[in-house]
Amino acid sequence: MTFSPDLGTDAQLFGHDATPGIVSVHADHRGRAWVWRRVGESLTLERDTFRPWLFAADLRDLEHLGSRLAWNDDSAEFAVRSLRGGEGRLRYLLTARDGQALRQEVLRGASKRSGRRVTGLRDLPGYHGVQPVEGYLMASGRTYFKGLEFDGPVRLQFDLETTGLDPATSRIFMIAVRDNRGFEAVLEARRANEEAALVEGLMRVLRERDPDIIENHNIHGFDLPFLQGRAERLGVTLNFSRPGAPPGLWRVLDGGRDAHWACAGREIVDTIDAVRRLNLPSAGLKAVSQLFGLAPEGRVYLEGAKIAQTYVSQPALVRRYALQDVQEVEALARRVLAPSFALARMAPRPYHRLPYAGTAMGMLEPMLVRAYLRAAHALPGPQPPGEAHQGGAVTLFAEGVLRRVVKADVASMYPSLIRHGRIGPVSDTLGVFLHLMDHLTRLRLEHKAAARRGDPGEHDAMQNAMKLVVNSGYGYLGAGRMSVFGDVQAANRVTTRGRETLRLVTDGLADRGVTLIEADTDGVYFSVPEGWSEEDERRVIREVDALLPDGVTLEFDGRWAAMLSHETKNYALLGYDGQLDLRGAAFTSSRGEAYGRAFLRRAVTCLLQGDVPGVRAAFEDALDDVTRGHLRNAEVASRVRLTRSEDEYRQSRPGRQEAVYEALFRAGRAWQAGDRVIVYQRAGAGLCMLDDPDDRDYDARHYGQVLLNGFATRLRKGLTADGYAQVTRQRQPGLFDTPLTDLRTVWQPVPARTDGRARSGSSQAE
DNA sequence: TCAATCCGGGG
DNA sequence: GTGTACGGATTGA
Repeated sequence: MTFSPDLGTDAQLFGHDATPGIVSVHADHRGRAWVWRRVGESLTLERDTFRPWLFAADLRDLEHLGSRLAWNDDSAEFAVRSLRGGEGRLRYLLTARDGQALRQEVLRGASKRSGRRVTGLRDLPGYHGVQPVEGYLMASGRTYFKGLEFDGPVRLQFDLETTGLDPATSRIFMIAVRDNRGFEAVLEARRANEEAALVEGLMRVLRERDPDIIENHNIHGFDLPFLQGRAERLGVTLNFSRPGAPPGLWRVLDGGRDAHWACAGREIVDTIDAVRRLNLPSAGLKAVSQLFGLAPEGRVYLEGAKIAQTYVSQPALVRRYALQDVQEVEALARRVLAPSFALARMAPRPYHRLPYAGTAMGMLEPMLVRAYLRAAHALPGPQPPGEAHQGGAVTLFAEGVLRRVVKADVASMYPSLIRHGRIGPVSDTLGVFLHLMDHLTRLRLEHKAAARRGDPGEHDAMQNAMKLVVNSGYGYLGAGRMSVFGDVQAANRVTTRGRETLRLVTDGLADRGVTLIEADTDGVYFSVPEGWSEEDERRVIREVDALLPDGVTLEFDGRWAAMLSHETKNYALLGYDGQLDLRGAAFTSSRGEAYGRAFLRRAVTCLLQGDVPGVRAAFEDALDDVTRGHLRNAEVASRVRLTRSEDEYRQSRPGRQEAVYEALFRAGRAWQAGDRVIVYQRAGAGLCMLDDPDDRDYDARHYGQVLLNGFATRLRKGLTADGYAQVTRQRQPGLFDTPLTDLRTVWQPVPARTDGRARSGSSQAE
């Protein structure tokens, strides 16, 4: 097959209908579709119809319909057509004037056949259907946003300021709103009896500004549930929908996941869904904005719990804060939602579902099903229970302190192995999966090149979006019975080749005289001999790359002065610039007390610099500080999240007492489930609430032990047993101790396991 | 070791 | 009243 080099015309990728400007679609089971399109500043609503459809393995559940089920008649009440394909597959396409009626007839038939009440298609193997909007988009071949750039649609951001987090006990006193056409406003309710008018005010702004897209950070998790909770109490009916379609704002339960909110004609998207994909240390708005440099000049920061009281004394400050929130959300959305926006041009799904949909089930599978529907081809049947899925290999070769550390990794390993090994689902007889993998990769490279040249258009978002989908290919194969085309055997062929590739890499590197440290799925850390230059490091990587199969590339990924290898996926790196990077729970656990984390950073830095007396000094200072009571309580305290409410704990208390809740009782503090409290061990009093962070009445013995057993042990692998004992001893040096200046850091090889099993992990290649 | 569960984040 | 599915860390058996 050959492809035209122009971007965006492949029907399997973009759908077979090029209608431009679609900004929102609403559809129902009766085959009615509302399609909002934007051309420049003018918006049109088109009413369309479609035949709701359902793939089926056989027709036995519809026998009771008799002649009401017509063959090949797309105007009949119920119709069926036979699909190309074969035995054991979903070889019939059922369609109906009313998709809901069709489902009910199937359920009626299935209930009669099985003798039990079947209430959902989910309990029934042998069918595949989707929700109305997806059904419309797949059947029509349309997608969102063709010919539109990110600011083509009207994007509006709003943010609530409330007196607390619970709508049962708190209220809304301010709403900041802005849009990308120059509108900005702060709505306020100075008194409680103005809150209903405030909510109405927000809906008036929505009507007047008429946005296509509504954005905020955690809008599904906070703003909309809170707004709904208040509206119910105030007797206000929420309507976010556009005129001409069903009114309202509704909660959508997606499987076991958190609820999301939707309306007709506007896309409600949450920046937090996109941010969570990025695996940043915090997904909070302020933290992420600072990280990305999006925070506006003169940003006001207010602690959540103090916003309402600040509003009383400094309303102007809170107004500024709230406006900066929506400005920040706008900038964040532009950055993190661009890939979803680009994907919406390809996948037959509404934009608002893409930021929280998984890339495999949420994007790849709909594209596959659309292609089969278009080709009138049968879908694969239910998967037989397959073999267990095997993950990538993780091997620790050496532990301790190693110098001159280099990381090499196989570029996009799993996608490369899939494409070059032609590994696709055996059930995908049309070859759509590999076509999508190939074509997405090719287009991605073109967009990447265009982005680098600075061509006009959102090429970077496009290449990012394509990367997401390509990288989900492996996960999709391994998704097993959940996915229509899942093929665990194929996924295992990918990981088997991955392990072989990693083995080629580690053997090739070891043959060239380096010391292997840790290999994980698609990358290797190793240490090079003294005297090697960076060019030598890159040369061995090139040499080993030449040993790999065509299309699989080993790349240089970084170099560091030293590494403390502690356990698989737990290590510390010291950069040539002196920067310390700690990885893995052993070093970064969030519960870790501040004094211990500070000690660990200082001690590990010294250790990696080969400065053992410095390690000792760090330990001595930390132990001294903690045992002599020099630290403030805040430095030894840790944050605990309360999972149970006061009532729940009172009930379970006779069975098992828990220190945190007992401390709350003693302190006479009320709490709710989900609250976070800061606690510490007080001398002679056990676990207590941290009342005064600056006080110094903590249990010094306890925290001395934590320093030794909880933190210092992370240094153990980098020292001899004798050296570790001396660095962490609690007495003065003895007569027979080796002088500290003579102590060296050490490393040792980790013996290969002889039980034939790799130290396995299941991390996925990028 | 593996599966079930929790959690994020919002004022 | 819908054929839908986050990802990582932690905990429990």
